[in-house]
Formats: sequence, C-alpha cells, structure tokens
Amino acid sequence: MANHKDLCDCRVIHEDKVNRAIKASMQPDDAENLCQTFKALGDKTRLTILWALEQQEMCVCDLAALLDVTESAVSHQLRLLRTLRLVKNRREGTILYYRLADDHISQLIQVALEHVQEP
Amino acid sequence: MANHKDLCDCRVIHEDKVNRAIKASMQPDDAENLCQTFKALGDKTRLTILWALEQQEMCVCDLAALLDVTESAVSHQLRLLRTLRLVKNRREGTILYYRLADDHISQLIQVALEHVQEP
DNA sequence: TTATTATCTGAGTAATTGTTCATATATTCA
DNA sequence: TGAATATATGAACAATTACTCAGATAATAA
Repeated sequence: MANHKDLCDCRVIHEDKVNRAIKASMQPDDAENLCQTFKALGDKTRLTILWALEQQEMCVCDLAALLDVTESAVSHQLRLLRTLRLVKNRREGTILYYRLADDHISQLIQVALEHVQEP
Repeated sequence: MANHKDLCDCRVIHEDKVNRAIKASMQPDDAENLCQTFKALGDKTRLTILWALEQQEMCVCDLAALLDVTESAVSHQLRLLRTLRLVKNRREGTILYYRLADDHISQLIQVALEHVQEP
C-alpha cells in the first residue's frame, strides 16, 4: 500500500484528489478480505463449483467428476472457499455435501453476469 | 473444463446431480468473461484503483501516487480494466481521467463488502 | 518544428498459485 | 477391532501474473 507520508516523492497533478482518495480508503482488513473474496471467484474451477452449488448441494467426488479434476484438487479449493465463508457443508455418513454459505455469492455472480452480458 | 463424454472414468456418487450441473453450465464465453472480471477485482492494486474511482475520476499519475507504485504499473492495470470494460476514460489535453465504466462495479464491491463484514 | 508532459507498451523477473501425487484422517460397517 | 469409503492435507512442480525498467506514442506549447 501507499506510504502516504511522503507523497511528495512522486509526481502528483491533483493533490486534493489523492488526499480525498486516501481519506476514503477502506479499512485494511476489509480491503484484504474483499480482495481474497474476489480472487476466490476469479478462478474457473472455483467459479464452476460455486455456480453448480447455487443450484444444488454436491459432494466432493461429484464436483470432481463435473470439473474433470482430481478430488484432491476440489478439496483444496473447497477448503479455500470454506475459509472465506463462501461455502458450507453438512455431513451425511462419510459424504460431505457442500452448498453456498449465503445469498451474497449468488448476487455477486448475478451482477457480474449482467456486466459481461451487457451489449 | 470437464470432458463430459467419459464421465465414467471417474468415481461418481450422484450421477443425476452431476448431469443436472452439466445441463445448467454457463455459456463458455460467459464463464470465461466472468472469471476474468472477478480475477480483475481480486488484486489489491486494481481493487484500490476501482474503489478510488468510485468516488471521483482520477488520472494515471494521481493513482500512482495513491498506490505508491510506478505510473507504468498503474497504466498496465488500467489497460486490463479497460479491456474488461470496468473503467472508461476521457481526455483533457494530455491528461486522461479514468472513471468506473458503469454501476455494476460499485454493486459488486458493495455486495462483497457486505459479505466480508458479516458477523 | 522541437521540447515537454502524460500515458502506453514490451521484455524480463520474482512471487503467487492451481494442480497432481502420495499419504493421512474420519466415518461407517462387518 | 479391522476394512472400506470419502475427504483432507503436505510437498513439489508448472503456469500465471504483477511489478520495474527502458523506450515508444500522443497531445500540447513555444
């Protein structure tokens, strides 16, 4: 992040704008979490997982079959998605069924879809 | 992506679920663009740029000052954001003022913020 | 035209990341 | 208890990526 104490080191055309932007900066924690969340969505495998889970809960090996990758790969990705609270699971015997954690994920995908489908 | 013709190669517990997920798959183009869009949002530099532009239009060198990186780095990132239609610019003399391309970007950040700030 | 300013671009590099493989854990059933 | 199944984990490798540096455009002003 910017070291805002020596702005003068670099060329600045509109110092007022820069200062306004600095004041409006996000909380570092929020910025970091936001970044991680979008990063999680920005991968084909994980996005496909989330899109599938939006319609129905699924287990690891079914997701692996859908994605045509190893179950290990899916498991690694699910751990990341769990950590970021994007998915939850429930156990039924030895099988873990994953589902979306809340409605925000659907919303994010929906808005982004609108964006990319815009003429 | 999955080669859906030889699902039998890998272990599947709920074939119906997998087939349903396959049927509900996104258009490959949409999936790709969606992925690129989220990937663009999933970077600290670009996210900071977008967050700043949500409040006011800014030029390259001001963004460089805000971020404390070279103008070249900002320019590279802005090119990516332009390609994905996340930002637009207008020229005033030699200066290019960048702004968000449409309201979707704000919405995406807003929803994601709600998610990460959830208790 | 030439000089200056603002931005862009290509190449090279260091850091990050997604995958597979091998192995470990956890739950169920005999 | 021990075997079988579903998932998780750690290490290692290949691919991607974000940055800096050096040099190229584009618009303005003298």
